[in-house]
Amino acid sequence: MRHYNFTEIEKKWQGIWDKEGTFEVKERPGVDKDYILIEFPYPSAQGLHVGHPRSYTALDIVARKRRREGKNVLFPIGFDSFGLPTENYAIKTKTHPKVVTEENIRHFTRQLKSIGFSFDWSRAVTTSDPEYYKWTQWIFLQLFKKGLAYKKKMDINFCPSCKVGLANEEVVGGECERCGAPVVRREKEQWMLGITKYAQRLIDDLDELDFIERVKIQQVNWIGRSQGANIYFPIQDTDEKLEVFTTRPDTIYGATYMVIAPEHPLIDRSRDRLENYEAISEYRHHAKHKSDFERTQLVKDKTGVRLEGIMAFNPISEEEIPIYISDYVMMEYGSGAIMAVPAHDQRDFEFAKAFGERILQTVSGDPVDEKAYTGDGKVINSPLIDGLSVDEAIKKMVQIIVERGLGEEKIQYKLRDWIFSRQRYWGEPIPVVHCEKCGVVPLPEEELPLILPDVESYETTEDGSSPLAAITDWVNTTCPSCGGSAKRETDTMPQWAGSSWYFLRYLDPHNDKALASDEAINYWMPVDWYNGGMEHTTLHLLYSRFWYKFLYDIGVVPTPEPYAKRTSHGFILGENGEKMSKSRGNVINPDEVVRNYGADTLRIYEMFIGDFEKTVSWSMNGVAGAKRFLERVWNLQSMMASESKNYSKDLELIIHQSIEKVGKDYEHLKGNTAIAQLMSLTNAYYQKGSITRGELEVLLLLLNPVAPHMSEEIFENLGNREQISQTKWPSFDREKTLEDQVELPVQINGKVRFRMVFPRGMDKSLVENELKESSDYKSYTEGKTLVKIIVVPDKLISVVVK
RNA sequence: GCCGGUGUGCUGGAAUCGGCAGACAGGGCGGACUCAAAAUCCGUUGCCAGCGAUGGCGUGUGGGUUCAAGUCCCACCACCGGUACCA
Repeated sequence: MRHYNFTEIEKKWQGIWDKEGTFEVKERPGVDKDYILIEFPYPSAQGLHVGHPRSYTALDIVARKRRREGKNVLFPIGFDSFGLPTENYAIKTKTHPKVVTEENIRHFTRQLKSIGFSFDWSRAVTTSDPEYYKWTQWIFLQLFKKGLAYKKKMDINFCPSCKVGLANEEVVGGECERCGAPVVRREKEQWMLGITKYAQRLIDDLDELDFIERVKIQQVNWIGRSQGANIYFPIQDTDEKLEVFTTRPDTIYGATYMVIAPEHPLIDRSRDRLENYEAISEYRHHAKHKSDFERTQLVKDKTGVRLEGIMAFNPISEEEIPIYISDYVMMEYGSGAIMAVPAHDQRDFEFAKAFGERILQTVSGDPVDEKAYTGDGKVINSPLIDGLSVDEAIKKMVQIIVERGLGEEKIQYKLRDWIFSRQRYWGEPIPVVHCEKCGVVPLPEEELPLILPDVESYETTEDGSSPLAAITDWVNTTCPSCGGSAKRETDTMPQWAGSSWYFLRYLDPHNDKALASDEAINYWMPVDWYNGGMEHTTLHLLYSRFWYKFLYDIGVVPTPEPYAKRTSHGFILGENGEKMSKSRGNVINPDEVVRNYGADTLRIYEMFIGDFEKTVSWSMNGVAGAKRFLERVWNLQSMMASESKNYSKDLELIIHQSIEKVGKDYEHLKGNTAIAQLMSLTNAYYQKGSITRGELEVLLLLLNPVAPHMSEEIFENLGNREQISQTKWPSFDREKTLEDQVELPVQINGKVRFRMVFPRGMDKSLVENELKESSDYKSYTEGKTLVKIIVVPDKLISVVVK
């Protein structure tokens, strides 16, 4: 027998799978489909991280197993290739992002293929390919037509030194990540997508889905639904009203002042009447230059300015109350104004203390001298609702407010609309033009894709616009509507755009008539199982559910939800327990592991490393252990002493148990315990010293999804014509997974004192009788009073004595 | 702060429903093979006491429920992730 030459074996089988198209699939009406999806990688210049193969292997195992169970399995791969890191890398190395991307994809493809995943490579998609982004642009146009894509003026992070708009993650401690200059907020017209219109459905439809609980919880909390009321507070001596949202209308008598966000439009509207406009503008100016970071550092120190010269009117207590601006009130949430109830809201309390405002308790409970009282109690100091509980008072007050025309019931979400434009080059151009006469005009669908033009430089222009703005002959165009002169939109889409629908393109990747054919969509959707990182829970996962629901509404897809099931994997850290990074010098390159130990070893180790959902540290010793296991399996070939297809009596139990456990564990992404079981089975074979062909083959059949190259090779060495990938997944006999005799521990007063052997399934009373006869029992209970005996069938016996 | 999660030998980690804690690995120690080493194979390995049989202790801490708790309940501590004054 030759030694285990993994390099040769792996190259051979990868060649066979490639040549034979082993894992390529078509729709097969009438055959059960299974769509298994992993998050496609971002092809970074660093290449594959050892974290990628962890989740890819786990789902590859499921795919390989389910194919052998007769399912028509789609397990695709692609590349999420637009995005900021590539653009920045391109700027640094002065290479076109397209070239960088192509190189990276080649690199990733080679790496992924070297690990032997059973992807259907014929369906690979690349989001930066015009054939692909044609349909990303098409979806945008549909959103635009339905009013879900709109323009809005808003503040962005801007680096005055680099003259570039920055993503939140590029702002570190209030400074620009690249040059260290302080970041400012700058107003910019941005494209927005109306995801908030879908907020309620995005919560409600989670009920039906098989998502791991913490994903559901995080999405629900992120969307952040709260129920309350909008109430209008008149401004004295004007027709103006200040709208506030509150979840606690019961406390309205305690609303002793109001606060509006620094950006609130009331300020400009009331300019003439404000006696301290200068102080107010200064505060506004200051707030504008504060980064998000600074705002969050000053949680305790409430700042603000009172609007001198105008007063609001509390429509229920009928008192005149002052108005302040303060940056603890956010323009993006609710109406950008609050009624402040210092007695029952901690932030309002802190502000009232700082500005000497009146604190009126309206719910009985702890006194409100030191802090706000937020608990339950009876309503006090509130003539219309005194004596009610908080819940009753909320209902009653809402009723009063509605009856008197002072406001309405309101449901408010934390979720904000999706800021969809980027002043960047490496993204999908937004397919609209700006016409002086017609306004914003969408491109006709026949003109898609709107190709991203080449530019000289990828740097943002002077005023912070996208590099596209500098290409005047591209920007200047004609209006599709009136034929007059018009300018193209120069913003591009965010990286999230392409990844919001890629799973649909896999179904029919070369279709130029539609994003995918109806036949393909109807056959394959929804995705049966989607695995990805927890970090994508509130952005990518939510965004793609939103797009899919939209496509459902316009009749493109047949189901309201894209993913039937969602699971999530943990990170892999370096050997020292820290995040892998070049600067820490703890990066493990999967290529080296494949070269030195083989792909099968890498796959085994990635699965054996620990609980799939948890964060784990890499260990080179662990890799060596995985290799040792595979060597032991390889060497079993010389231990095969019989051509019999049968299992010997003494191995029957562990073999049937292994078939049961390994299959179940693979399905639950518990590769670690599945492999532990296969190790135990291998150890049992070594104990025995010689095995039959049937025994060796069943191990290979079970091992195949994790170590496909080696298992196929040995299977072929045994003279089999067919490949394991064409065999049926083995079945087990339930009766044979159970032992005939069971050893029961006997606890006396909670401590295991001795053990007794009984036939499996023996009647409780017979067990009890036999127990009482035993000498061990007698010696432990002598001179004591028996209280009770508990027999848990085939598990244990518990005796209580006094 | 809030939300979510985690805490088990020297290390990574096992332990369907509340039923023998430590499976399976790594590392250590001992042995076989070898001139020797590596590799391989076999044995051993939670901690404390004891030559031993054995006994005691033991799943972050403190309490509780139970015949029985890593698992359930209450209070707390530490760490990790998400989020940022959400009215």
